[in-house]
Amino acid sequence: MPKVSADHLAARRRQILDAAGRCFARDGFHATSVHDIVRESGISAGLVYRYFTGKDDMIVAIVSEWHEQRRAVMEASTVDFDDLADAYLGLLRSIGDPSARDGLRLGVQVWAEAVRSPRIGDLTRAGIDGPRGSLAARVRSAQRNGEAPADLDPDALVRVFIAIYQGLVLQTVLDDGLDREAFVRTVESMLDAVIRRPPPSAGDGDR
Amino acid sequence: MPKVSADHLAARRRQILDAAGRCFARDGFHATSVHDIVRESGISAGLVYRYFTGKDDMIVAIVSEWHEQRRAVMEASTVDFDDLADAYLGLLRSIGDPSARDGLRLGVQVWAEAVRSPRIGDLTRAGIDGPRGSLAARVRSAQRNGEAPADLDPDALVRVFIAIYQGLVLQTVLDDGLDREAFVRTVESMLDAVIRRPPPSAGDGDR
Amino acid sequence: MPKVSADHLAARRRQILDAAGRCFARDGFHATSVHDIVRESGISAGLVYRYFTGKDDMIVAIVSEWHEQRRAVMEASTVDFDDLADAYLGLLRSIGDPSARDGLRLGVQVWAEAVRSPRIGDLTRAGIDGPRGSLAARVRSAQRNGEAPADLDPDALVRVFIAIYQGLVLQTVLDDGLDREAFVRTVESMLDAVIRRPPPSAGDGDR
Amino acid sequence: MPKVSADHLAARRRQILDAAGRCFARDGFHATSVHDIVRESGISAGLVYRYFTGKDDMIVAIVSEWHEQRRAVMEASTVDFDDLADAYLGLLRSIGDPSARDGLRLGVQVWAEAVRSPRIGDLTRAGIDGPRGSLAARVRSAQRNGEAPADLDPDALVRVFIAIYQGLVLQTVLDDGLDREAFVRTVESMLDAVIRRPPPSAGDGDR
DNA sequence: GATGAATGAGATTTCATTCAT
DNA sequence: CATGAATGAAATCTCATTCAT
Repeated sequence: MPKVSADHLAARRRQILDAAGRCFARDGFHATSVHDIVRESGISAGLVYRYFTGKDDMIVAIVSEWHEQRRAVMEASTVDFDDLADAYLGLLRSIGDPSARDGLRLGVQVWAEAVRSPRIGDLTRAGIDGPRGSLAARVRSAQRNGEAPADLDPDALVRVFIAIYQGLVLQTVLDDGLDREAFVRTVESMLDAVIRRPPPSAGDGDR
Repeated sequence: MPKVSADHLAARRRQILDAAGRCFARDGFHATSVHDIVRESGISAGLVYRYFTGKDDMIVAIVSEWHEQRRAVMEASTVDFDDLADAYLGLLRSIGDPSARDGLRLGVQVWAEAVRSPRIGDLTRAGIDGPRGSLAARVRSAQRNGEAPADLDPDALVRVFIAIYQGLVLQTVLDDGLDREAFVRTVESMLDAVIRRPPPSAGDGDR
Repeated sequence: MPKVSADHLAARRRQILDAAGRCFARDGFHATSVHDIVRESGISAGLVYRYFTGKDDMIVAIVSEWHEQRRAVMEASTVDFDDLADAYLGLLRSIGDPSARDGLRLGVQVWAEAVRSPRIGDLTRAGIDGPRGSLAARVRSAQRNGEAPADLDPDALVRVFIAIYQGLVLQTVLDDGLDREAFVRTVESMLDAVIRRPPPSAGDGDR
Repeated sequence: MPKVSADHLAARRRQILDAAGRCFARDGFHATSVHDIVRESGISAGLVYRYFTGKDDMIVAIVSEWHEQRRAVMEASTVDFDDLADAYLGLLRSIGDPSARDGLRLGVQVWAEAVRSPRIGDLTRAGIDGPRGSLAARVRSAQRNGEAPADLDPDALVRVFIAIYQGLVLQTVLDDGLDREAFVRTVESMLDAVIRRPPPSAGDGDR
């Protein structure tokens, strides 16, 4: 009785999503045909529609999963490193990982789709707001502990560093000539200057 | 001899490109049909093909023009303001201009297309490299003049500020809740800390 | 030796045919998918094909059964009532029975399919010819007994009353506003006038 | 400037509708594919969708037109003949016209679709109610003039004769062996008996 | 020059049916 | 026996592009 195992079903779904992810990363959502995904996955056209109600459903699944992965990476980073700045720099460095390539390309497509589709826009806002909120909370906590200057606007600060992350993703994907390490070192010096900066006054140190 | 004045031809072309720009900004390149552009422009389908060889040609024209406009804005900024940092901050602030909305949305679509199409990728790299190079040159010149710390990597620094620009465009377009002024102020404080920062100690005393 | 009782097999077949009948009555033969029947019956797709060679086979079975049921009702009517006209009027009245609804709707679909499919056409002609023939025989017998005017064409007469039956089925199914009782009374008065009509003039009979 | 003439557009639409009518008459609405209509009409697939929003739209157009044609025939009949009964008998006889074949077959498909589709059901009820109402009005007027017995229910009477019409259409289309002339003569004798029946008075004997 | 009717390849999705489990 | 996952052909509809007028 081939009510096949849940594992099998999950594996099939994965097979389709992986193929879709590759196709979408390569060509974007609207220049990829369902047939492209069928070909890439090695699965028949009909079967795809037992796992997804349609192409839009696949896009939603891919986008959700993409944000979930980013969130997981973020979380892992901030657990591994106890210093938030180090965690962030690690995150930037991980962008260079060749295995991340497809994920980056997909991310750019996700942003483009988020701009035009309310549905994907909502998913994307939700996917960014979560990490953004928890980062801001950590900045606020660092401010309370005196580890960060009290005059910084935590929300804006986090947004700026997210922007740097987004821009780096974009430049990585667009431009092979990018010297990522120099980029990260520059960001590091900015972090040092802004967050770990010495108390503003002169001669404070000797007291 | 042309049967119609060059002005007329240019105006027609403009009419089509404006319509295409609006459509592409709204829906991206591949979810916009030529018929959408025909409808938006009020020009007949056949005529569109006398001004462009096809949809790809329109995309190329729109992308080229988009980069040209960015370059022009950049140039204008750095002429208006004699201080580079002020010019940059002005550029960031101009992102909030409601009249820029379509341009921002289009930019996100351009990036997404640049990732998948070699042709658009080349255009985009060229479009970014120009401004990037001239900015880096100006940073180097500032370093020579002692207006900026000599230990900064000019190329990386420019890339970081371009990344911030790109990220702000993205966040502006995705998220209505963004407090752009706080964002820019935070960037300003970073610029102050990194570029306009006081020479590292010694010599402070003279104030 | 069968692994499963004949009863079981028959019950399964019934289960499928009942579901198919409901689906076909609701949506016609070609707007009903096999999957619809699978869903409605609660039986798996694979199993359906062990009872029927395909969708066409189900259609044939449903149509045969439908004609068989009509024939049975006809037969029952003419047994219950010893007067043929009363039997017919009872038949017309039974059309209003709410439990007959699906059967009527199915009938209309059968007629439509009979028109386009030679196979179903043959089945339908056979299904109608039987009752038609036996009704005509009874009319002829009534004529011989002097219970019906001799100048009537028995075949045509029967066809007319079948037509009235068919038209009433159609109108019942199409039009909720139909006053069926008035319809049947009118038919009754026609029957009286045509079949039970008084000998054309007094004293004619004895010549 | 090929904003082609209105005549041309109308002719194209006709070309498609004629092809669709033939296909639908032959195979019903749901066993006819759009491609069948494309092939039958000799028009390209894309063009069909400039004249109709989709297959459903073609079905609606065909059904509307079918009812309109019936109505026109009805009207013509009752103008040509000043006696309503003669007009009706002429209508029945016209069913045998070989050129009417497709129309009859289409009618059966229309009835089947009217049963399952609310949209077509509404169209069909509207298409029948018009002629039905005007026939009933004429019967009532005949009753006032003493040309028809006052004890008949005009609405029910009309419904019965519509049923006869419908049944004859069905039998004509299903059964080549039908002796239509005998059928019509029988209906005629019924009309005579019911409508033109002699006043039930005494004094018949003198004939 | 300008139009928009016309094309047919290709997109998405559904269907009847089979077969491994 | 029974299941429902799997198939791939076919259905409906859209698209970029051409060309007669």
